Amino acid sequence: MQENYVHNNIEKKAQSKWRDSKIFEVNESSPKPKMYCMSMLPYPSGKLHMGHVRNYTITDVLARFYKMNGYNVVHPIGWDAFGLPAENAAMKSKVAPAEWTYQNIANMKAQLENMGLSIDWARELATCSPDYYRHQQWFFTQLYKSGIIYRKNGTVNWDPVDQTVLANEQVIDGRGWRSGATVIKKEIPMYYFAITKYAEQLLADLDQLGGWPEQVKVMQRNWIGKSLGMEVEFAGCDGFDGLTVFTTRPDTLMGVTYVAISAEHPLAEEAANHNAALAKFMYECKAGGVSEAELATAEKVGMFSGLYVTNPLNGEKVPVWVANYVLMNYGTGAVMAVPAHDERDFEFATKYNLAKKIVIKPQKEDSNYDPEVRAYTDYGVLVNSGKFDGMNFEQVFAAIEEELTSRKIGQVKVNYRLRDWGISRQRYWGCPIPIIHCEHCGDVAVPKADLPVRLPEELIPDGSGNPLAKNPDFVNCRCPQCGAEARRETDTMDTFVDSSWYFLRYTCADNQEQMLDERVKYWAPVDQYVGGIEHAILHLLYARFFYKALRDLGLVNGDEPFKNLLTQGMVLAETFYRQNPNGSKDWYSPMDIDVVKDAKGNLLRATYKGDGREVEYGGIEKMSKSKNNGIDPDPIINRFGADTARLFIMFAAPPELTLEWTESGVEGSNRFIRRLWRMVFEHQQYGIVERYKSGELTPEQKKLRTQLHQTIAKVTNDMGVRKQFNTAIAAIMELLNSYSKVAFTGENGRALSQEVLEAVVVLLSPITPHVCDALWNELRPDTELLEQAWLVVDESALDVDEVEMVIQVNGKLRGKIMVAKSLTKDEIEVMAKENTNVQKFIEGQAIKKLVVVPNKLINIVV
RNA sequence: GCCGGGAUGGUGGAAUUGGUAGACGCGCCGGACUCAAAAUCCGGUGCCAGCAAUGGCGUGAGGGUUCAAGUCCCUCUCCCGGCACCA
Repeated sequence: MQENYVHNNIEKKAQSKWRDSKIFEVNESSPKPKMYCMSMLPYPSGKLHMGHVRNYTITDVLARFYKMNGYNVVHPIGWDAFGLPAENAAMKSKVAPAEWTYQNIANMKAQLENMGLSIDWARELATCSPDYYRHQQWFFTQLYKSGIIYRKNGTVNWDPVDQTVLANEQVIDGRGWRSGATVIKKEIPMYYFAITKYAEQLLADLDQLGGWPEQVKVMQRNWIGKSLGMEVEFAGCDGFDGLTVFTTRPDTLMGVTYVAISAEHPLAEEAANHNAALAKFMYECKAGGVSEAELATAEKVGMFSGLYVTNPLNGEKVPVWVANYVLMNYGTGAVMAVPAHDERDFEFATKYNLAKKIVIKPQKEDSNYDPEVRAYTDYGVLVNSGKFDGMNFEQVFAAIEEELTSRKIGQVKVNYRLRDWGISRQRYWGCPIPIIHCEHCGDVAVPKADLPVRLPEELIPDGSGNPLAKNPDFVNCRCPQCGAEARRETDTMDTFVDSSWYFLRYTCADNQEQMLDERVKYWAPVDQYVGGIEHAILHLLYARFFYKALRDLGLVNGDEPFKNLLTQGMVLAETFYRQNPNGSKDWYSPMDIDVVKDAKGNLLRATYKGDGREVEYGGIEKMSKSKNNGIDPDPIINRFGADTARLFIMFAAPPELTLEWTESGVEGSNRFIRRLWRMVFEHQQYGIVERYKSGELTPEQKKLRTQLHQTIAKVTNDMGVRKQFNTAIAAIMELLNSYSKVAFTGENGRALSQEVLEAVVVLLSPITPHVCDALWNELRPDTELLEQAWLVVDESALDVDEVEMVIQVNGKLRGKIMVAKSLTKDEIEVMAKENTNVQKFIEGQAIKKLVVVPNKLINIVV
C-alpha cells in the first residue's frame, strides 16, 4: 500500500473494474427486492454542469446504499435531447441541431463516466432518437383515438417581424428577443391533451404520495385549483346576448356592480363590431406576451363595452366591461365584479369610478373597514341583500342554488384552475405530431405501420419560423385512409411530452416493437426520483398524467409513477467583476481569483490571478454563463478526483438546500480523504487482523466502540431514511476524530482498530466509492467491497450506564451532571438541587415547579 | 400579482418529536515539525465583560403561547423557485 493517497490510478482502476464486470447492469431475474433509483432526465447542453453532478451524485449514493442493503437496484440515464437550445445553437453557428445534440451527448457521457456512477448504461436513451419517439407517436395516436387529444385554438406569442412564434423566455419586456418588435398574442390551432379529464384523480392521488415533500404536493394541489362555485347566467339587455359567469362567491351576488369579460370573449368581439374605440382597445390588449406572470403584473385596464346585463337575483342592470385581468381560459371568461368584497374588482372599480356595494357585514368589530379604502374579502353575514339578509355563506349558497336551478339560470359547478395541455410547437427540433391533414378525411392519425414519422435531421433553422413547414419532402404525403394527396402536420410536440414517460422506457429500451413490455411492471413505479425543485409542478404533473393514461391503456400497473421524490437545490458560486467605464461589467471566474481575508475571516480583497490587480466581490449567485461563475467539473475531477468532488457536494449542504461551491471546501474534503487513507496505511503497517468480536477493552476503547455503533445507526438512518448525507458524513468525521485520539494497545485494541476502519470504509463507500474500494482491498484482500452487506448495529455496544443531564433554573442552563441510568426521578431531583452552581440560583427561593425530561434535562422553576 | 420555500457565528451548515444553540467542515489566530516553504500534526475560535470561575446577550424584525421556542401562532422585511412555449 502506498503511503499517500493518489486519486488517478485508484479511480481509473475501480471504474474499469466496474465496467468490465458489468456489475451495474441488472435484470428482472434477481430474487432480491427491486429498487428503481433515478435522476431527472438531463438536457444535453454540451458540458456537464455542477447541477448534473449534484443530481447524479445523490442518486448514485442512494443506489449504492440500497445495493449494499440487499436490493436489486437499477440506476439508468438518458438524454432530454429535443428542445430550443439546439435551435439557438443552429442559428448561431449554422450547425444542424441533430449533429450538435449528438456531439453534446458524447461529450457529457465521457464526463459522467469519470464520476464513477453506478449507472446501467445498457438502458441509455435519447428522446431525439426515432427508436424513442416512434413509440411516443404511437401513444399519441392511441390517445387521439380515445378522445384524450383534441384540436382547438390557443394563444401564442407572435413576433410580427421575424414571422415566428416565440417561447415565453424569448419575450423580453413584451418584445421579441431577436427582432425587438412588440410581440402580439395570436390565435392558432393546436393539439391539446385533455389533462383536465384527470384533474380529480391527479388531485386525489396526491394522498398516495407519502414519499413526496409536502411543499410539492401543496403546489400541485394549488395548481390544479379545485374550487366549488356556481355558474350564473346574466341575461342581456337591449337585444344583446347574455353571458355566464363562474363565481366561488355567490353570497356576494347581490353586490355585483359590473360584469367584466376577457378581450377574447365572443361578446366582446360582437360589441367591438359596432364600437371602433372598443375594437382599438381590444387590439391594444393583444400587445405583449401570453405568460400569466406578465398578465398578472400588468396594470389593470378596461373599457365599457356599451352593453348591459341583468342581475338574475335583483333585476339590476349592470354594465359589461372588457378587462385585461379576466382570463379567457379560466372559468367562462367572464366574472361578476363585487368591488366591496374582492381585491382585483376593488382596484379596477376605484380606477374607473364604478360603484361599490357592501353586502357582507364584517364578522368582528372592524373599525378599519371602509369600502372606499379596501375590500372586505372574508366570509360573513349578508346585509343589503333583501331576503338573504342575515344568512351566512352556507345558508345563502343553498338558497341561491335553489333559486337559480329552479329558474334554470344557474347551477353548482366544480371548477379547476388546471387547463388542458397544449402540446403543439411551431418548431423543428421536436417529435413530429403524427397527423396527416386530408381534404376528404380530415385529420388522420398516422397508422402504426407508418411510424415513426421521421424528423429530417439535416435542417438548420434560421429564426424565421419552422423549417419543416417549408420542406416539401416532409409536408407532402398521401392520406393513409383514402390515398389522396395530403399535407403532413408540421408542428412538433412540447418537450415535456418526451420527458413524461422516459423513465418507463428505461425498463425496456431494447424493445423495437412495443412502447412498453412486461418488464415495466417489474420495475415501475420509480422508488426514488431526484431532481430540481423547479420541476415541482409542470414536469411532475405531466408525468403523473401520462402514467394514469398509460394505466388506462393497460400498459402499466398502479396509479402513480414516483413513490419517493427528493427535490435538490441549485448550485451557487461566488462572483467577481470589474466595472468598465461605460458601466458594463467584466466577470471573472472564481477559479482565477486569489482572496485575502482578515483576522476575523472577512474578505479583505480579491485579485485576478491573470494580472494581480484587484476585482470587486459580486456576492454568491446561481452558476451561470452571464456571471462567469460556472465551475467546470472536469478540472476539479482531474485535480482532486471524483471522490473529492462527490464528498464535497454531499457534505456542503443537505440535498434540498442550495449548494455553495467553494474551493477551500473542496480542499477540505480532499484533506479528509487523505487523512482516512493515512489512518488505514498506519493501521496496516502493524498488519491487518480479524475485526473485533468480543473481549476486554480499555475504557477509552469501549467508549470508541460505543461511538462506532452509534455512528453506524446514525449513518444508516441518515442515508436510508432522512436522506441527509451531510450529517452522515459529519458523524463519520467525528468518529475518525475520536479514533485518532485512542491508543489501540493489545490484541483486542488492534481488532477494534480494524473494526472501526472497515466500518468507516463501508459507511463512506456510497459517497466516495473509488477510494473505499482501494482501502477495502488493503483491509480485506481477496474480497470485494461491492459484495459486502451493509453494517449491522451491535446493540450491546450501545449500552451505557451513565448519561449527562443538564440542569436549568428558570429555563437557563446552570449545570450538568452525570446520572446513572438506574436512578429514580426523585434521586435525580436531589442531585440536581445539590449542584453548587445551581444552589446559587435557587437559594432562599421557593421551588414552584420541577420538570424532568428523562436522560435529557431538569428544569427548576423558582 | 398569485402559489411554494428560505433567513442561525467571519463562512457552508448542525440541532431528527418544543428540551444543552452553533455538531462537522471552511476561514482565522497561536504552537510543533522545517534552513525555509508546502504538506502534516496539536490547541483556540458566537458577541460583550472578566486573569479565571462565571455572568449577560444571541437563531432576519416586532409581538404572542409555554416550565422551556431556531423549532408552534400572528404581523412584517428581504432573498430564492414556479406561473402552463427554458428545461
